[in-house]
Amino acid sequence: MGRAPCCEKSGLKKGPWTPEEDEKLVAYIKKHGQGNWRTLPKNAGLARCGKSCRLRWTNYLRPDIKRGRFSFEEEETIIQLHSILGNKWSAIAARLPGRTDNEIKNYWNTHIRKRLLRMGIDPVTHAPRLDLLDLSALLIKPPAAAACYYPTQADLDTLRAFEPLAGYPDLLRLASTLLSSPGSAAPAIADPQQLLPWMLQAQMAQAAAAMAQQAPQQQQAGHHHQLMQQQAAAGAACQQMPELVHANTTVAQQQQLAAAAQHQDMAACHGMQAPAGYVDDGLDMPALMQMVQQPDASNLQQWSSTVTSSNNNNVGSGVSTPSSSPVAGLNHTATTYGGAAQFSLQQLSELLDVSDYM
DNA sequence: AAACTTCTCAACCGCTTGCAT
DNA sequence: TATGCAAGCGGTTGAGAAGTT
Repeated sequence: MGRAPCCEKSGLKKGPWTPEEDEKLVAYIKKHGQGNWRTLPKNAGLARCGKSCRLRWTNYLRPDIKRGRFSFEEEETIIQLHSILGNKWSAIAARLPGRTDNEIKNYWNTHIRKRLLRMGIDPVTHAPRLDLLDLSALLIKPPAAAACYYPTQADLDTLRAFEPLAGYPDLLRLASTLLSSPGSAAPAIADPQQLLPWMLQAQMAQAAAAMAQQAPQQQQAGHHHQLMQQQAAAGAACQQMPELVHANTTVAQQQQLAAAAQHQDMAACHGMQAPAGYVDDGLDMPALMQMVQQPDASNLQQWSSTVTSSNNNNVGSGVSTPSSSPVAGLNHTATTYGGAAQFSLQQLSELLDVSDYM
């Protein structure tokens, strides 16, 4: 059968448009409207394919197109929408009056993407990348900066503390997320033995703080997304590691906790208040800390296997693939909430492939 | 000033989607 | 339901501009 070509291959002009062609196209559309793009070029006296005319009109000649540099607000909006929608440029453009999908896509690829990478943020997942930023910043300084950079003792201590995570990229990512989250200062950890307790404490504290912040007002999309990821991560740790819940907690309470975590997550998706008592009733921080007072290799492995559990979802890690299916991405965000923070090892390895971004 | 590299963005290509028949 | 077509979408390309050596 074969698909019919969008236009005859012969006799049609390609390449940059001339002012005369622009004039003809604008004049025709002003008079007759857009109508049928296939017949438009012939009627307008243009030796172009209809597709080319449509593109020229929608991306350049349309009177409502905003020209000039993107404002800070527009840039913020793009980043936030991209964190939710992925590479759905037309959907993003629909929320930015006067901007075309092509323009936004170009701006993303030439400006925003590069800047996020420089900031150590993965432009696909919008998650911080400790593997690229913090560690490499300590170890691989660019030549220009190398001469004047001397890692402090604190830098080296912190680096040494993270060494046990080297074999657990998922935990490295979690640490990265925790480190780079607002209000989460880099730990003054000199002893690797303190690392796991710190991570758990930071994770739980952030989950609690995020819940407290779930005010009725709308959250900014990006921030919202980040909170959701943190909460999912914490919720997963609670649900998948029952031994981390206080020994006195009954099965019913644990179920309630799991349900509360689910509701909390869904509530976060809709900007609603969380059910009260989720943290206080379910978790006992001293007990949690007691459970991880011996952060040896088996402990790390256990926790690692928790976050790399069989489920393929990955919100908790901040490792999502919105570009593959933004709609699914949104649903996926909601559904993962009730479940767990799961990492796909394959995605992690892709994420850790620095060469993609160099 | 010339050569080279990097950046920008308009335009194209090919695939998907939605609608009419 | 199957098919064909138009429109829409996202990834990619390449020419020209701008910057650097």
